[in-house]
Amino acid sequence: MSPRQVRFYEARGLITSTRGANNYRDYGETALGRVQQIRELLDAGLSTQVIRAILPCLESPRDPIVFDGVTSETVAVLERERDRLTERVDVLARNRDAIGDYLAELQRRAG
Amino acid sequence: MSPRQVRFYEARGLITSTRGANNYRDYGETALGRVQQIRELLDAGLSTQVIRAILPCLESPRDPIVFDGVTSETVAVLERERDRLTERVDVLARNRDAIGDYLAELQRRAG
DNA sequence: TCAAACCTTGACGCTGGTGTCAAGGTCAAG
DNA sequence: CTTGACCTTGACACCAGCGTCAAGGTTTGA
Repeated sequence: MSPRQVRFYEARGLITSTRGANNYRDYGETALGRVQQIRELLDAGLSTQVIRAILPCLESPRDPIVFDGVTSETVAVLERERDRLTERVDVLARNRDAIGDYLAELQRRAG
Repeated sequence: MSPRQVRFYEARGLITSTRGANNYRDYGETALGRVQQIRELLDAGLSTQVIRAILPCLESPRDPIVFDGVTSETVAVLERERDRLTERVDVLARNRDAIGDYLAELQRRAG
């Protein structure tokens, strides 16, 4: 985890930090897991915009759930992203299965 | 489907074309579906490199299966990509479910 | 025949996510 | 106090996937 990445995520609003008198960044205890989760989602092909949108859903203890500023538009965005994720999952699973079938066919013929 | 995209895919070796005396490109009948499949995979977050690697598995009639030039390394690459796809599917499905849970919780509290 | 509408290649630019390097501030160890 | 190892911001460069625009060739239609 290069500092470059972390500062980039911070600039995109995915993580936050406090500053001491140093002007040094101080990342909270939860930041490490956050960054790992962000990396996972980026590797899975999501953009920082989408990750930013869905991050509130991914808090470890969802109690207390963020309730303020949840407009009907927020809900609509989340539903849209959830559906997009479902589409992605379907496409990827389907193509993964195609690879599996192909490999099985190869193995059958190589008998 | 802008010509720019299609030529880009061609440059990446995802599709092929023949040339007439014109020097105009001539895409076969199967090219349209190919491009749509490529778009689907790109939208799902795969790179052209990966798509190129797994394309042979995605031919509509997998009979006759491409058998020449299938080395053990080819098989290894495909198995690796299949596993990577499985990881992606898991990550995306898990996070999609988290969004679903969040939305359900919101709805429960909004009663 | 001549203009409009296609095609060709090539160059340039943009956005996203990162690496790297420069010029400075800060801190801990010797 | 000085040196080296950290931090800061900012600039520059890179690759991927794509839009766009320029300069030229080809085809079509009036």
